[in-house]
Amino acid sequence: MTSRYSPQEAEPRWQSAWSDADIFKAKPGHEAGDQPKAYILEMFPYPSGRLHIGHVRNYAMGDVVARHKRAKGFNVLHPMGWDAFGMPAENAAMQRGVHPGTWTYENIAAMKAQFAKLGLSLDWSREFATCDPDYYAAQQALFLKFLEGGLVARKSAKVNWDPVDHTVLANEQVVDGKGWRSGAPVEQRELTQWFFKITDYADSLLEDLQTLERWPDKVRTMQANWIGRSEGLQMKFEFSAEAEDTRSDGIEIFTTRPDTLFGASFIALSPDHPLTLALAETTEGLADFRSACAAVGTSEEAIEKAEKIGFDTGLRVKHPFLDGKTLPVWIANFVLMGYGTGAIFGCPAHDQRDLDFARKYNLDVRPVVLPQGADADDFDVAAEAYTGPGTIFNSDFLNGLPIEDAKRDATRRISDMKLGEARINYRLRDWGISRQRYWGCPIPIIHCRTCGAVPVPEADLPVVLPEDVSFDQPGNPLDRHPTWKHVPCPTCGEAAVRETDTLDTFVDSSWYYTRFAAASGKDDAGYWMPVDQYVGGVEHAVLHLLYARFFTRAMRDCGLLDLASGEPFAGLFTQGMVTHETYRGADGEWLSPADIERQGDKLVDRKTGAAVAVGPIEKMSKSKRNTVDPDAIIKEFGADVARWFVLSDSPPERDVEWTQSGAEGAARFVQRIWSLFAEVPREETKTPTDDTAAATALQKINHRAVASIDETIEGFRFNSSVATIHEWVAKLKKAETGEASLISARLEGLSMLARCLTPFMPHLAEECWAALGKTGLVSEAPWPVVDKALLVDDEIVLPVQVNGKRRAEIRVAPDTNKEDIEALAFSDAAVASQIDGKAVKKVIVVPGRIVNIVV
RNA sequence: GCGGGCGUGGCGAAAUUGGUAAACGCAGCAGACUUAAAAUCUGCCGGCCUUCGGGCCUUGCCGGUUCAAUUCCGGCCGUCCGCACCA
Repeated sequence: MTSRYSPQEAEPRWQSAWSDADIFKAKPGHEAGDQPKAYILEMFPYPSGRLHIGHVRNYAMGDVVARHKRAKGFNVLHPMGWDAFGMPAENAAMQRGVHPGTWTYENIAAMKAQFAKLGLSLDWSREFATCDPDYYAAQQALFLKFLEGGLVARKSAKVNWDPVDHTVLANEQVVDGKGWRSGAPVEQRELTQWFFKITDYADSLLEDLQTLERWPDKVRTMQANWIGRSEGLQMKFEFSAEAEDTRSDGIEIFTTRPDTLFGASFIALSPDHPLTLALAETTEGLADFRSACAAVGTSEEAIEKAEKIGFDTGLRVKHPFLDGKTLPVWIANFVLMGYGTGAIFGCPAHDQRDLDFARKYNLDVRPVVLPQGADADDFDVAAEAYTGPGTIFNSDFLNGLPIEDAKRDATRRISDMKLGEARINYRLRDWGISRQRYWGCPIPIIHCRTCGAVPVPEADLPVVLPEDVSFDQPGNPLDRHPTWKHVPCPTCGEAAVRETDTLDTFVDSSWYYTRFAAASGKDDAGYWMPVDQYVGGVEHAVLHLLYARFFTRAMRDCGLLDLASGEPFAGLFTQGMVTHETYRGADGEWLSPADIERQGDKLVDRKTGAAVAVGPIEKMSKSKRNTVDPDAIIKEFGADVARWFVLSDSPPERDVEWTQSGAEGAARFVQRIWSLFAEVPREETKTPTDDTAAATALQKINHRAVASIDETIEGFRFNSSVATIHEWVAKLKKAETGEASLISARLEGLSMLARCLTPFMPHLAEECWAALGKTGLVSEAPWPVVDKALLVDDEIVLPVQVNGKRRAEIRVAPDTNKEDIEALAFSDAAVASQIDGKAVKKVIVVPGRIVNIVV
């Protein structure tokens, strides 16, 4: 009788064996010789205190790749650390009075214990948390290098201000115009902030997306859209004579449609445009208009519904091409200060927003683009602006030109007139990095009344966060700390104050991977970088992944990183989420899967016995209570089952639904695999009957399975690897009986199977390897070598189609020539009956693939 | 509104060179073993028709290219995601 495999007993045993032998430690570059390197990295977690099943999927995927690479002979770096600064620690401090640092390090300890149970091939010797003073000291040094390199700016900008929590919020922390924590309506405030000049790299960040062949298209597209390059004309409209006394000599606008300049009927300024602000001081009603604009929320819905409103300044500007023609200058709520110059020219006939505005305020609508086939005398624009292709008309020297040519000519004319020039505009903004928070990296700057913003001298780094802070009132504890911020100016020695803002936590995660790489020696970052395979959630498609690409460029250009391409991640994989059914009890409250029991074909509440309504399958969330706890899964089934299941059912980039029955199925499969190994034949029992055709067939099965698993792992198709292993196991199971049990072929198969299982179910694989009597750890064993000769068939099955429908199969040697294949196909009775004496028009023979007879 | 993805059995899916559609798993059905249950094993498992040989239909819908289309092209429908008054 075969014994059962006990993950609860075996898994901790193998985890200790790995840890005792310290086998997952990466070699420093100088020790690796000509061994190729592979840097495999998953996005490091925020130490919330609990792993969730989504983490398990993320790290299981990275582990498959890392273990596979290691077995393939690579020097693998697969590290782990903690993205440890951030608001939840401060919230915990406010709610429970525990220090953010204490809370964070306790969470790290708890999560690290959970990590240990997953059997991941991690090199923990390089572990750090971004809140370690060592780490943020290096980050402060980086900041100062960037400052020196001209990549940091201090400027005034509009930010989301939470008036209850007294802090700036990132855009993503503003939900429907309200602070996500306080629920208070967010205000737009003008504050002086620190910025990284990411826009300096806009072109390179956009261009080089094309070189990222192992990134998902989706992510590349999202970044391209985010950077938002648009080519156009930046030009000045000069004030007309009667407005000569105005404070500037004209209004700069940006347009992508210089071809429609003859259709211009007004100029519109943003409510926040400098000229608007200046006029507001003297113009009756303008201040009120500005508040009306500001009152419209920033939420999607509010913008969607917001009516276009305008304010006529009474000023007029000259049309650049039409002598004597002037255009009114309006202020319009739909013009954004943050894009272009904060001013536009309105061409109502060919822009819907301009048209809506013009209709409301009775401004001219002059069509200048004629659609193909339309009559110039008849063509007019009513409620809908025409934005399609066509030929320019009503436009003097541009008449008759296609749009693109007209853009070019109009731009050239404006340029000749010294009123402007072609210009590329980006949607990308500089990255505001100041946060009015305690639990972050202090910005190493001292503000002096006479010397201005002075960098903290290198010798005084790090600027360490003070421990004795209180969270009993809102606002930044650093700012109200009694002593911390008061320091002498490093330049003049006068009393000065520290910068009390800390860095956005996205800064911490923008360079951590270079820190893992450099842990084995200063020059090792150049050896390990770029990361060969990065794995994480698609929610970071823009922010984190764009910031990191900026950081490596900036570090390279400051001489801090040897990385010619500037690209941090050569390969990127974005995995799907883990979902689960949702359940509601009779009272409409959400129920956890743990509270549910199956009774017959009904689901009932375990406690009350009441019927349970099954809801849609959704992303696991605390609010819907449809989460499963990795610890509970591991306790019940083992880590191997958890890993196997999250990789098995769906393609890795898609969502996978966690089901109890699926997990049970995986657990069954573990036992089934174990039954293959529990009583293995020994080599010495090998019999002469072993060299049979059946044994060769089994050998082929083995080698093909390995080849397929290799291919699917490399293509990130782990669900297909899983299917292959299922089939392989079924065939090995069959080989246990008959044909003298095919002893040597079976043993070879089992040895190969154990090694192929390792990336997916490493504990079980070790147990199987030991059962085969092998010495050493399977985690250190080389990947099985595929004998290519065994991938070739002696005989292949060719489908025979008649008029594209399969009618028969023929068996031929793979190198059979076309004539013989054709003859064999025609000799088939089923084929003959389909042809039924009709004339054969054409015969297509694709050797090794198919035969198609057209009649 | 703009951009991108996806759509195949009851369900998750496979078919990564344009070449046998539905591999593999889950659920289900039938059977073996058992006093019984669990566990395990075997078989069936897209639809319609069948004289039991097989035949016809089927990858969201409509059309196209091709000897051949889940795969390529065009249009539409549905759905999910990202961005959004971006000039």
